[in-house]
Amino acid sequence: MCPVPVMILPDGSQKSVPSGSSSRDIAESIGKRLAQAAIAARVNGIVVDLSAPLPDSVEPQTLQILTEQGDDSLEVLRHSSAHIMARAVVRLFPNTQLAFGPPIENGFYYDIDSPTPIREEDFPRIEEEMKKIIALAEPFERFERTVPKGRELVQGMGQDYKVEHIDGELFKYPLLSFYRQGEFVDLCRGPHLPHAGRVGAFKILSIAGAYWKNDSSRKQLQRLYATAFFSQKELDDHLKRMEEAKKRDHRLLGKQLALFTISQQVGPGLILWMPRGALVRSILENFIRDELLKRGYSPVYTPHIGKLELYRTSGHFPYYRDSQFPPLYQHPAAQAIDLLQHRLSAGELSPEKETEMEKFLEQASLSIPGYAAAKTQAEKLAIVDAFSQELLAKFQIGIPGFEKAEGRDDRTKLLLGWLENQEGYLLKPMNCPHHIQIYKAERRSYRDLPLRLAEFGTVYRYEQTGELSGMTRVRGFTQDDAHLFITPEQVEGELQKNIELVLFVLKTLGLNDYRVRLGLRAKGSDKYVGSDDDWNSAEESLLRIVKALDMTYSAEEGEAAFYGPKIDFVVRDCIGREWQLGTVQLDYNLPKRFDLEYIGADNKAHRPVMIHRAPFGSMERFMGILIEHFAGAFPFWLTPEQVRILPVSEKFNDYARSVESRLREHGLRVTGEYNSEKVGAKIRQATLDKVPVMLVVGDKEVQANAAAVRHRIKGDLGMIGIDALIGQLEADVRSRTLV
RNA sequence: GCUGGCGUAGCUCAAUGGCAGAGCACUGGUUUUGUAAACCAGAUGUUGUGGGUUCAAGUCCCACCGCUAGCUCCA
Repeated sequence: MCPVPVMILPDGSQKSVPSGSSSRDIAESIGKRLAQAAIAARVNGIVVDLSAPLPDSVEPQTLQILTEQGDDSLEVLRHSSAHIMARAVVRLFPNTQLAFGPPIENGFYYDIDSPTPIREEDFPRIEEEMKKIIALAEPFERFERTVPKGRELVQGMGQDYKVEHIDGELFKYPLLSFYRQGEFVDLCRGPHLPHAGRVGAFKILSIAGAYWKNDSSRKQLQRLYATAFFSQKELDDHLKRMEEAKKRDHRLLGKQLALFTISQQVGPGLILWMPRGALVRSILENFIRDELLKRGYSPVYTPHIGKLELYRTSGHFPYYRDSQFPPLYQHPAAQAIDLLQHRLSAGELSPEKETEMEKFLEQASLSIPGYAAAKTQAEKLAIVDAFSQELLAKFQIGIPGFEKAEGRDDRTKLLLGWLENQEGYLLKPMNCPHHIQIYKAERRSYRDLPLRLAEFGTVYRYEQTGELSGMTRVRGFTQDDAHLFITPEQVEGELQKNIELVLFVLKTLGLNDYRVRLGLRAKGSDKYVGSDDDWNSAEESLLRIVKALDMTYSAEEGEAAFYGPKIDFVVRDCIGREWQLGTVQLDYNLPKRFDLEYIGADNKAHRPVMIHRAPFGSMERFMGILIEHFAGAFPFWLTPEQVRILPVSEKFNDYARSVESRLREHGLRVTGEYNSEKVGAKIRQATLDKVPVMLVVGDKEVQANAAAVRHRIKGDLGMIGIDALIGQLEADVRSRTLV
């Protein structure tokens, strides 16, 4: 007997169909309406084309017909829409090369390399072309080819990126699949819609650059972003939601509510906290400071700069030097010599690194005569070598032994020796080296550990211009930082306590929409320091903890810091971008680099382990996310202005002022509105300023020594005596209520 | 850093290559007000910066600065 597909449907019923039948056949046998509504099918858990033949098997298999409801269908729709968009682009822009065109969270994109670049003005005519394609409702037809035949096909179509993709990746598979839609054929895994007519509504949203294979040394393509839905209404709703979300943008609200500003004069990526924003920050800082004291932390203070030598030891300089502000040297020639020495010590460079170096020299406004024109690496090194000697002579810098040095390598070492003796400082990119010096200031015993040093430490990093974004990506920021110096046995316990602290912070602020990322090392990569044993036990510890705390997490390889695995708490901003807030990291690297030790119970020296952690991450980024989370309307305990008093007329100003000072005496943040506007206007202004509690006072209130309370959201709450009101408000602050 | 878009009053935005404007905010006055906008008047500009084309530039061209979406990066 021939095996025939036996399918179990979601309702538990079974269907046997002739070999070679498709999901569509089953849908049709169930009902005409289902067959019409069908988008794709899920066979044995995998989404496939409706027309795909069902696998032969005597064993029962599962089948679900997918209709317009559900994310899987939406993904199929968007994938097909990407094909339709590419087809339209190829029609309008001849000789266009196609790269990848996948569905993404809220839509899809297609990476395109067109001889005539696509511009925003072109969107309408691309959309028109797409509409024509959709109106024809041609089917998506799947066919398969062997690798050589498939390669021949895409090569014949002049699709070089597809050829490269086959050669680099797809050759591992026995067959390549293609989809044909009218004249358009694309290499593609599928699955797809039955036909283009199923696309109900779509919109091209934006265009941006994106590197081929996500590699910044490869060609930059144009990425065309769009979205699609089964109905116009869903698309309209989606676009409206996007518009609404943009109103929460912290850059907008920060300006409107006078929380922070960025001045071109001060510099990009440098946040100026205005009084209202600074007030919120100070409340957050007090909140976390109190928690840290309860949890056995020791506050410390350290300076904003440190000697270069410190950061040479920690490895941050010169490793991260192009994402740091330039070093500050006393000697006028030292910065140039520093760059030359840096180049010399790098030796032979790969072409990418060489390009990077040229850009770096350019950025530093140091043009070395002949460098750019030199052809070979050896020539370049010789030019730098000669130039550094010339520079030393011109500045009359005498380095003992330099004249007699045998060759370039010796001179490079002597230059470094000279630099190391120069007075040079770095704006600190991290707080840990400073905290480590505090650890080292005393002889440590195992009895002292864990030593938990905490500081709101401001650090400076020279982020790329294209990365800067409001408060979320900046060049100067303050971490609610702490470094824990612990014994290896204490690792797990301290990690757990720190994760609990982060969870407590997030919960207190009502930030429930985050994901937990467990950053592990990438297998087989050499960019990590420390022994395999350390890594294994560290990764296992972190895994045990997230499981013990019953957290939903995603373990991601390659997301570890170079010195240890970490747990990050990641949230989204109003336009869907992810940002890392809190982080807990294990570090075996710095204790070694700085040769840290403690005396154990055995009276022998042991190496401590460090935990680097910041529950907020950076005050700037946290504030930005918090503004968006609350849409600028901070909860009562956190808001910069808790209460505004609104006298009905100027006749009641004196009483209003007396209420104001009584509330202020109780530590409430209160102001009064004493202009001659009508009370309606005062209420409107206070509401727009997102003041949670308004107190309207007039004749009745004066008589009763009371105030009429109006809540920003709940509206008029009626009259209440001043004493009772103060009691209630104080209770709200104590409980950190979120409403 | 790369690709695209943008830059006009404190804010939001107008202005065919032809006199730089409106609303809000601000200042002064009138009004003395009861739960989301009282009225009148006034002041407000190196149109991001620098150069160029033109009889004439906010507008066109070039460079730079900054903002912005995405990509790359993120100790």
